[in-house]
Amino acid sequence: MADQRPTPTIEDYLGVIYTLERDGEPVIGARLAGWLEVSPPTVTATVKRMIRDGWVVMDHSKEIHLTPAGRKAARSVLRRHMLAELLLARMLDVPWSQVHQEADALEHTLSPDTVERLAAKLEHPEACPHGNPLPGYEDRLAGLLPLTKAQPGQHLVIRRVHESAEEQPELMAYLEQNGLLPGAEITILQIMPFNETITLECAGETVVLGLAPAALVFAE
Amino acid sequence: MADQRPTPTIEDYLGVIYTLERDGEPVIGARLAGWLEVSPPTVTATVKRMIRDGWVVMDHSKEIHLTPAGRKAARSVLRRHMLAELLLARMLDVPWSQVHQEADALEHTLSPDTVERLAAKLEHPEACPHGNPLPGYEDRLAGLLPLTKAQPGQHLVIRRVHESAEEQPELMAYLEQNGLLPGAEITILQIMPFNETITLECAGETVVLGLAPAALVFAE
DNA sequence: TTTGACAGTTAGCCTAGACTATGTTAGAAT
DNA sequence: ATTCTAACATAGTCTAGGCTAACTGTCAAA
Repeated sequence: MADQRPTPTIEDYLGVIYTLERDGEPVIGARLAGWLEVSPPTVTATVKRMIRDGWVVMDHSKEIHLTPAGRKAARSVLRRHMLAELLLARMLDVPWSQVHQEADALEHTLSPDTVERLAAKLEHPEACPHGNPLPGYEDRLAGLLPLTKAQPGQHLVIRRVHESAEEQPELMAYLEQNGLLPGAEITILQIMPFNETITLECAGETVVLGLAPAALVFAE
Repeated sequence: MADQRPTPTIEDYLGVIYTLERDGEPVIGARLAGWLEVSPPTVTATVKRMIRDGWVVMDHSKEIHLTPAGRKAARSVLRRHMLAELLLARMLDVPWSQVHQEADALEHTLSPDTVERLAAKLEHPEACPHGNPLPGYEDRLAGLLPLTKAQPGQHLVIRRVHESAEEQPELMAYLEQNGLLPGAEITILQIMPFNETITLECAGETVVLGLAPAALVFAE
């Protein structure tokens, strides 16, 4: 079955598995249940089908790993997702903070032919509107550090907002409203670990970020 | 349930029902089975769900009719389909003959917000790339006649290729190759009812069309 | 009037993808 | 050593959307 296109559900699972793996996080059923917002038994059943169809394997300690076919399919769906985001953002002016949700549906309905036309129209981009690299351009992540690792006084340029922030519409709207988008120039004003906040300056405005969200914003 | 968005399958059924009804053809299960390429029992079961959910009603003679909610949903999906076609054709340069197939998947995944942005970007079009009117612009069909009703010697402009031709990729490719697209100027050369063909001239080339396909091409 | 074609339904079966409720199991903390 | 927790599995149920095989009903033509 791994020679066919996976169903939309399986594509969703593959996408999450791929990004968890990329970030070095353990890929276990419980994480998938959390990210995909389904119950654990549903994950058990679906992963069973994925193993049957050759997308993933499960090791002795119940960790899930992509097969070559699974990795290929995952990269394909991630690429489609990001190209759909760029289509929405650049061609249809969908607000930066909403682009991710919209693309979640679109990613499953783009044909290979259309995807290539889209990539060409967009002049073969290397990153999505949030700065996350398209599959194959992961080296763009080198040299970026999360704001939680920054020092007060540092002058930085925002390059990336992590996928897991994209899932939080309110956070995304807050970032957009305060201009904290890729390309924005910022200055770190104050880091208060005891208070779990980071204060920074962006386009003349002072913005306060909690530590957890700040860990999802990368700059150089 | 008719206050919710229908499933993709139900949207497909609604779209077919709407166009059959628009063309004055009897809307019965057997037709749906044919157009949707599913078995008759599947149609029976699906239409039952559609009745349950308030999209359609069935009269004494087993004819299917849209409810107000069903008509609204059908117009919505048809509009999304045509706007998706225009997106593909105008923004991504997908070939005219392939645009319909691609849009079949896309139509289900466009959010209301994105649809409106798209319509605005396209400057509120009134017809799809094949000349079929968006819901609300059906009056554009007045004054058009199928090539089968034309007279030899007539000079005409093609305005519309019917939806049912769009389902036949080979026919579409043939039309595209011979320049028989909306806007094309043609001259009817010969009509041979006994041979079931129409011969016409388009851009200096002579083209022969069968009667059945010719009935799907409208001109004025 | 009977036959044949078309339409429709029923019965029975399947898969994907979801759920709840109820175990089980392994490791960490007490 | 026991207990608590996180993770996972099993059993049972549901819906949507498909299928085939077989039966029924209607109508028109022979």
